[in-house]
Amino acid sequence: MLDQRLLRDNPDLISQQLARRGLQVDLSALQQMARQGRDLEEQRSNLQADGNRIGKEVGLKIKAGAAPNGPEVQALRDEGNRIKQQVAALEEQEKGLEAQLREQLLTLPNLPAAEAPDGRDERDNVEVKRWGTPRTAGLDEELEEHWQIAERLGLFETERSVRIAQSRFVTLLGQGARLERALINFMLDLHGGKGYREVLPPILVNSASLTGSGQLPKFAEESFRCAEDDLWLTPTAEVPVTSLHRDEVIPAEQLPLKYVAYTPCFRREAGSYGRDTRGLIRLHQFNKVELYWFCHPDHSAEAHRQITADAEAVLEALELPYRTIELCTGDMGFSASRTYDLEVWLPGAGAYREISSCSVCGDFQARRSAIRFKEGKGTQLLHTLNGSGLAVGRTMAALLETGQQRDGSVRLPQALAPYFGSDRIKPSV
RNA sequence: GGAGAGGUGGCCGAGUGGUCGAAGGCGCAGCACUGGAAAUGCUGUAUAGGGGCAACUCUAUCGAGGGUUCGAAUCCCUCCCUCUCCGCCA
Repeated sequence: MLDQRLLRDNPDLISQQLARRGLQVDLSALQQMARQGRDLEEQRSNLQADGNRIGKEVGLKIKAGAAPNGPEVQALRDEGNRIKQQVAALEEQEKGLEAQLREQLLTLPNLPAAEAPDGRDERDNVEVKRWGTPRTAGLDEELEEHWQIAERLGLFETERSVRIAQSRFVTLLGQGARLERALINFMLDLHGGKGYREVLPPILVNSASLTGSGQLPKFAEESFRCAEDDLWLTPTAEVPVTSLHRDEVIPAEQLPLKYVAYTPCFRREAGSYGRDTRGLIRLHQFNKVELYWFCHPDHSAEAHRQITADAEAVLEALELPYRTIELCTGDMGFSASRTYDLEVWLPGAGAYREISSCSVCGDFQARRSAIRFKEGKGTQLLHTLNGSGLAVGRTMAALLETGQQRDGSVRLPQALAPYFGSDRIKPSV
């Protein structure tokens, strides 16, 4: 959420920055509301001060011997009642206005960082790094896509998953299930060794949590909801981890707080009919290991580089070629002020595919979630960052396509062998 | 799910209608004392919003929301949460 003071004092700055995201908004009405809200608050609190004074006077008079029902006290009572009515009326206006303003503000995305490259859509994203040598098909070979490999090796069931749930769900089996588990453990251990505290949060989250991290109110159609309970299936661990510290004040010396969370993630994928219908790329339920930082505003830029590097380290440890791109202002997510995407090379598909998104959100989520830190006297909002480290299903896809062998087996990176129990997936006999 | 108890500041804990944002203690910070420390003493020590260059000041907040009252931490209602016992359950 954006700062109300900024809205009151400098709405043009907000409009300018939102324009960089391709958003044309006229904030004059909102500014008006914010100012009116402040005026109402001033009137109301002055009246309340009057009321408080009268209340005290009554007490003093009675203590001094005035008759509790005498005319002197009665006059004060009448005055008190009159003020009470006025306050109630003002309060109602104020609340209505505030709710309306907040509702509007919650729909506005974060302002892009000054450093974020301007652009309209993904075509304007900027590649900042390439790592590894992408595998391409030799003259006499054909590279399979991961779902072909997985099907051949019996790693998952898609048809039967429809029976269990519906399309876009997958059931991992045998070595497939084992590989998924190995990857989760591998990633958790890798990050845990770098100072990330492991957290296994609830994956049903309430709407306050979704609002706090930015998924609500705008993206309600992207999440699954348990209608009877004000609970939703979390679309990313970013949601519960943000709310881990919602409404808290954290001592500055404890920052940064770094968490690594494994959770299943659930997304409706509305509007993506027909895309990535096969395999592990786009599912309603997938596993993800998420990195999350709560940090001091002065250090968030450096933290962003670090969290990205920590995500990249997973791909490097798994010997998966990738590139890092910086998203342009038009392609960034709602809560982000700056984002690096990691795209892994999928040899079978012959393309780079997003496997991690590392964003710094500035104080955007912190303001929505009221997460502050205390340094010296006052408190201020801290900064939050999140990054996938990594999407597990897509990692498996990349490993299958990258490690595929002519004999039909899949060779796995050495780093994974202790977790998987072998450095190779062989066709089951 | 049933029965009971309870939710007060960073923590413990007092406060059952009046000047209470809230005694006392602990903790923490500063100062004094000390060669240094401990002990001791003094002072300070919540959050949010508004106004003010500032000192400062106004309002709100004692789980949340509503009500009674001139006035509510204190009385009433609803909800949430925690604890104990019973039931159920992985």
